[in-house]
Amino acid sequence: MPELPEVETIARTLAPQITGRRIASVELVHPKTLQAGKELLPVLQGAVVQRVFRRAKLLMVAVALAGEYALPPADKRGGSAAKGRNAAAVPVAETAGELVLAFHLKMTGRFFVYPEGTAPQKHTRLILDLAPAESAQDSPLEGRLFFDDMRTFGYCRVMRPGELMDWPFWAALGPEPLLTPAGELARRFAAHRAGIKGVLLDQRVVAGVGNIYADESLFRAGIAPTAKAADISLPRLTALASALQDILRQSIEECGSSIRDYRDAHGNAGAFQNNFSVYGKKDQPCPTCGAPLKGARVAGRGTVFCAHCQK
DNA sequence: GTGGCCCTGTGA
DNA sequence: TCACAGGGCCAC
Repeated sequence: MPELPEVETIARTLAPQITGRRIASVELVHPKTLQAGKELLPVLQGAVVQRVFRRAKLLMVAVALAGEYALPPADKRGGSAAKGRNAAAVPVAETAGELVLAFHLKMTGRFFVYPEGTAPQKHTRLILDLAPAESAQDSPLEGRLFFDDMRTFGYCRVMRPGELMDWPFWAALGPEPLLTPAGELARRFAAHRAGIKGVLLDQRVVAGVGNIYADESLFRAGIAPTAKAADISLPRLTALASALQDILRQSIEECGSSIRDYRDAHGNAGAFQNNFSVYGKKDQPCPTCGAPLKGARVAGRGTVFCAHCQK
């Protein structure tokens, strides 16, 4: 559920709470949550959070390792084959003393900083204990960053920068929609024969779009979700890309959309759900023509659209 | 291309 | 009790 605007909001609200702080210890409550990098957990202790940022729907935390720790040797294929692929969008330095944590929140992932000593809750999957960066190793803890995830679809990967570049999902990610001209996005859409909704959801075509913003941008552009991307004119695809950008920007301004579970790292809900035209509004009147909105399954996702306004 | 899978909580 | 929510991956 957290898509680009929601993860962006989480990154912005989490960054001031953890940047510059030291990771005193790591508690992996739910082993399956750690998808990669188990062997790196010991060296994570003592690392200092350098940056918190978003790429696609991933929440990224870059940390600098404490001086007295040496990185375990990387396996031999941990090279840099895919290096440079996303270099422009990836502010991750290739330094030996840095690690990156990549979190995918999927539908129900959340972050929250709790007071020192707070016990894991029912859905807590991973805990980072935080302390001031300057303090000695045994200084009192300041707080605990919880990664909670009811459905356990979310995950965390701990990686060296080179390993990040070699992670196939990362290496294949398409451009950030808000950093890419609409015309270029349109040309990328046009290169696919599949239905346009599936193309929008394909993270290799454009990164960060999920079900909500796919449906909303298709409605605003007047394009049917099942229309074959390659059959849609370039001006209409450009209008779709612009609509997507406008909606993403507006949603970020309103701190994302809160359906059920989503909260930012302060526990606050977003407000963009109040601006939905179609998502979650099956059978309700189309805001443009008043006809009942249709529900269908498109690209394996629940889809709502107006059969009259979207062609 | 589609459908199953992973998972749990909610609503009908 | 069961359909449904769904991102990414995998088999078909």
